Amino acid sequence: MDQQHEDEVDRIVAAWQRERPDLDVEPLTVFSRVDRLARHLDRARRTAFARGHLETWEFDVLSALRRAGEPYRLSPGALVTQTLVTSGTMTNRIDRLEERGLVVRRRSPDDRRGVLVELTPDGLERVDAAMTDLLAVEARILDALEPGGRPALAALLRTVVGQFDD
Amino acid sequence: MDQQHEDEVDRIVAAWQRERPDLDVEPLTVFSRVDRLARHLDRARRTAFARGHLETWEFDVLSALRRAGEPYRLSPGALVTQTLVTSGTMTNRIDRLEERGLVVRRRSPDDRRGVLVELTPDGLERVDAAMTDLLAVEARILDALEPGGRPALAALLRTVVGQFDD
DNA sequence: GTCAAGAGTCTTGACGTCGAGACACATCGA
DNA sequence: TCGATGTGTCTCGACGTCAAGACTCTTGAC
Repeated sequence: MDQQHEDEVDRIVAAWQRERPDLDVEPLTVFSRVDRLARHLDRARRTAFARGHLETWEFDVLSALRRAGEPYRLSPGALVTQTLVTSGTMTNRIDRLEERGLVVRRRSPDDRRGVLVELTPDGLERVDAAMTDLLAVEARILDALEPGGRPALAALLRTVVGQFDD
Repeated sequence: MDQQHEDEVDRIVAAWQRERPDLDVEPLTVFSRVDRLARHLDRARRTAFARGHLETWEFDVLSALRRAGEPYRLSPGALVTQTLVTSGTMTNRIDRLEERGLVVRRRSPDDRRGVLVELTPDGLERVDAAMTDLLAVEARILDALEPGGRPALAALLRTVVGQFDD
């Protein structure tokens, strides 16, 4: 592992090491970076989506519908579990997406309590364009890795994330 | 890289692959996991801190003060840059931390516009306990990695995060 | 059939964050 | 000394999320 340049996390970890020499602070070298990376990604996404006039939360919902495949329909409950927000939040999101004409609510044919949320043609077009832009941005970020770095990183992350699947 | 078990991200990526065969969706294998990991970490932290009756945002601020070293004093502006929130948010946070007796505001001696936020003994005790708990939780999560996995993961993340330091 | 328990969706109020701008003071050049 | 510009902190209104609970309909046992 080359030493390139001291980054912000290195400084934070060094500070903790100095202040709490009784602790093993190595986990911070991983998790602080995960945190910061997630934050930066948020920003990158926001700017990527802004070109197509989409908000991050809109993409969250639309992309779940998009990757479900034709006819691009899911229940609010399914959207809740896929996007990891609460039901109240999802109701609010669907309301706003419906106002903007990106989805429509349909009554479920076989459960009268149920509702199905469906992508409109405009919603489909927007989410496809956003995904194209997003992948372009993300690919450029990963270009900093050496060959083999991408799958290695994915595999390591997968192992760690797997710890939470209980 | 062993194939262990298909995880949620694998399913998401496979779905995109099927729906958009024109795109290279490999970046998702990294960034989707970063996202999910960050979310899970949030939860893990919240429960770890709950034992010491601290909120995540409180720890954010208190830990910046703690690792600054004695006398555990920073300006609101410094706290803003370290915690990556806006100034309005920081004012609000300091207000609440002051009410709870975990920090105090002092006038800066050499800049009459300025303020210095200082950890109280109670704040110091709480943040130290929280850090101890947090590292225990994080270390256990990383135990899933093989030897050498931790530094490898940290190095890869560092390269990627470095892309944003502009 | 009927009733209890469960499932799916939506409503409500509280809360934390953001972004823009206000205000006080500092700094620097003329 | 004076004004212009920069810096540090705080105020305010809008917004999105959450948690808890209300409501409607379904399911299964009796």
